[in-house]
Order: sequence, then C-alpha cells, then structure tokens
Amino acid sequence: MPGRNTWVGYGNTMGGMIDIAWLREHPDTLRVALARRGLEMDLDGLIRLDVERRQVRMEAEQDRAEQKRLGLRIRELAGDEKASAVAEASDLAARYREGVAEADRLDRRFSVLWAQVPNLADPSSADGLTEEDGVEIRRWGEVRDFGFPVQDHRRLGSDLGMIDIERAAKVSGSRFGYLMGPAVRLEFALVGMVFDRLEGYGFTPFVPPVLVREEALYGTGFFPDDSGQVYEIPHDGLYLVGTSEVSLAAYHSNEVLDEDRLPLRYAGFSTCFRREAGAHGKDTAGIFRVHQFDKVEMFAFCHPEQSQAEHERLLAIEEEIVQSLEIPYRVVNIAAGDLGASAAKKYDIEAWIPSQGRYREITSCSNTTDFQSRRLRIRYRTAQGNRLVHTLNGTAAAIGRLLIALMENHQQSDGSILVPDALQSHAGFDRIRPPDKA
RNA sequence: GGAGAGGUGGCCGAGCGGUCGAAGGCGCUCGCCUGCUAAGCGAGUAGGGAGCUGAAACCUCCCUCGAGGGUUCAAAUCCCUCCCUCUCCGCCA
Repeated sequence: MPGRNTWVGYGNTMGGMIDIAWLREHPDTLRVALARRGLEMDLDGLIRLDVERRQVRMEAEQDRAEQKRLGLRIRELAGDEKASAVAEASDLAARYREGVAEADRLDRRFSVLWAQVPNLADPSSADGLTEEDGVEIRRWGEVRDFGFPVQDHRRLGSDLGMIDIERAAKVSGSRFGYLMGPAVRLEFALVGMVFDRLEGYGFTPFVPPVLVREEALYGTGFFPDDSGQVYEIPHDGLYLVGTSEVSLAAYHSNEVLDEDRLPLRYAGFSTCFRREAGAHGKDTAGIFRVHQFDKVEMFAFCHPEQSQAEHERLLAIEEEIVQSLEIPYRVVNIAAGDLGASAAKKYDIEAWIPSQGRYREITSCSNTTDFQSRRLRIRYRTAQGNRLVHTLNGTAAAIGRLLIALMENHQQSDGSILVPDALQSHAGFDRIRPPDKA
C-alpha cells in the first residue's frame, strides 16, 4: 500500500495549480490566461513573495549545514573546545529554527494565494465569462411534437408514484425528494446499463467513500473556491462529496503509477451531496436541483499527451449513453470564465426538457490536465523521472436529471411513460403506467 | 467503545542517540558469463525542495524513516499529540 495521503496544503511549495516555474518564467502568459477567466491577481507581488521565501529558506539551510558540520566534530572534542563548539552549534541551531519558521510563514502566505489560482484554460475552450458564452457545438435527436399538453417531471412523478417532493420537504426540508416505485427500478436499470457499457470500455466500477477528508477536496480543487457548496461533518472532520470525482481522484494520491498501465479508467457510483448555496429560487420545482442525488461518474488518469483525446472519448461515451436513451440533446463547450477552478476545458451535455422548452445540463465532462494531479501528487514513472499524470472526469449518468429527461421526453398522451429499448431489459418493464390504469 | 501490537525505500525486513537516507533480501535496470533455458558474477536502483546551468546532466546543500510538535550540539532511534493498520473482546447494518 502506498503511504497515507500527506497533502501538505498550506505551506507546501507545490500546493498551487500550475507549475510554479510557470509563474517565474511566463508571468505574462499566466496574466493573459487569468484574464480569459475574468480574473486579476497581483502576480508581481506573488513573484516577489516567491523570490523572498526561497531566499529566506536558502539562508536558513546554510546555517543548518554549518551546524551539522560542527555537530559532527563535537564528539571528538573535549573540555573547553567542546563547550564552545556546543555553544556555537546551539547558536546556529537557534538561527536555523528562526529562519525556517520565517520561511514557513512566507510559504504559507504564498500557498494561500497560489491555491486560489485556477487551472489555465485550454485555448480551445470557448471565450467569455458566463454560462451564456458557452458555444453549442452540436445537436442530436429530434424534439418531439407532442400534440398534447406536456407534463413536467414533478407532475408525472407524483401521478405515476415515482417522486414525492412534499413528504421529502416534511422530513428533510427543501430540495430533497423521495424516489420510489418505478423510479427506483429505473435508477438501478440506468446504473446497470451504464456499468455494462463502461466495463466494455475498460472502466473499473467503484463504489467509493462519500465522506472524505479536507485533503481530497483541496486536491481536487473544490477547496478553497467552492467550499460553500460542501456539507461538513465537523465532529469528525469529514466532508460529504458533491461527486465521486473527489474520492476517485484522491484514490491514487501520493502514488507513482506505471506508465504502461495508463490510462486508468474508473467508474464510480455514489450519492452526491450539494448545499446549493446561492441557488435560492433557482430550479425550485421537483428534483432538478436537489441536495442529494446518485450518479455514475467516469474518471481517468492518463498520460499528458493523451488527455485531449481522452476528453473527447469521455464525451463520446456520454453522448452514446444519452443517445441510447433517446433523449434529444446538445453539446456545449463551456466558456473559459465559466469553468471551475480545476478544469482547463469542459463540455456539458444539455438534454431537452420539454416542460421548460429548453436544453438543461445533464452531464459535464472536464479535462483538469495536471491541476488535480499536482495537488494530489499523482505521477507516473518514466526513464527521465516522475511526471504528473493528467486527470479527467465526466458524468456517465446523473440519476435525477436523467430521470427527468426520460420521463418528460418519453411521456405519452395517456399519462404513461415509455421506457427506451436500451433500458427495458435492465428495468424489466417497457412502460410506466399510472397506478389506477395499470 | 475496552485491551494489546505496529506503521522504515517498488516490496519484505534490520536498525532503537552521532559518517543511517538507512544492513540484508526480493524485484527492477545495465553489463559480463554460460552454445538455449535456469542458475551465476559485477554495478546501479527512494521522493521532494533550493543552489549551480541558456536548459539539462553532473555537482553542492536542505527536508522526508505515518503526520505534527518537543528534548538535544546531534533523533528513524527519547518524550507528547494526532492519524492509520492489525489482533482479541463488546456492540452492530
């Protein structure tokens, strides 16, 4: 077993995003990259701080070297000679301690700032700062001409005995739902179908922990920026993951992987927990935006030169899954300024939601390049030394939103819902009928 | 929850105050040898940071023997706190 995760976080010279050498050598490139994301930072100040912390540490280390040289001679000395040597060594030791303490302080200051710097946006990610700036790159499927008044998933869910929001509010508050009856069978059918497919593509299925330590969240880039979205269990110092991306990425933290075993492809099924802070009044109906949902997530560790291809591959798998469910969708290249901290490039699949008359996000697929692997220290071995891997993640099946898309797109005039072919054998039924008409 | 035992390099495993970043073994790499194979022989083989460099290599220094503190001129070795693993008992989905 590899050693425990010893993420160093604050005070760690590696705790930032991109290679620190980038800051030193290409500050202007970094400045431009930040501007693409609509960010401004005091890079000159950061560079000065970087120079200072290295200088201070170097001087302290020189004291330390001197002290060690002297210490080695001490045991050969005696009497006054020994006493004065001990005194001098003691003095050097004290100076060293002070110097290191100062260097640590500077490192912490540096790292706090550095940890806030997001990944560089890929040149091919869309320009712009907001959700609206995302560029649609293709559409698939035909939006049905229903010919009858469409019901939203909430109405369908309650009519068909699949979703209960009211009682969830009684028990847990807003933004929760009970899935029941056919919805549960559909969930497990989806999970089964998706795992079948993913195993065929070389993914190993996982059920990862959903409670993780702080290190895993810093390592994946959810901390410090998105800490407000994360549920905390203060008593135990643990956090509930918003996606199994967190526990899958951290799975290999502090490890050196064999180059010829790359890429490693994992698929995690887990419940996901999100506080949805700041989303007041947004998507309040039904289970579109809830605090808890289940999801199958793809995750890949790959060679840096392969990550762009891997990204396209993940997207293709996502599309294939949505296509097999016969849900019309479009693919959006997310704007640079709308990317999370960790992503260099991100594609969303948006499914057509008939009741809303628009496309809504049901999957998200990111290339996080070496942002997470640097923080989590995940490398691969080469003849020239160890290099950082690239990591990617993509939604294979976000159950709640997929259920919405399935229910609404496949609803019939009699109030029933047709189950797509691809799901029937897993579900064990081909249509969901209202209880009274069953 | 109670009682014990432990955490050392890719792995196993010694060391228990000073040339120990670490014996020995396994594995791996390179070379030699053996008409194949097996065996044998020799050498090398942890990670990170800083300095040097146009950039590397080399070289020098510092840090890391689960993590963080402490004692000491000096700590893998002594002390404290925490984390983790294992065994037994209890409880339990």
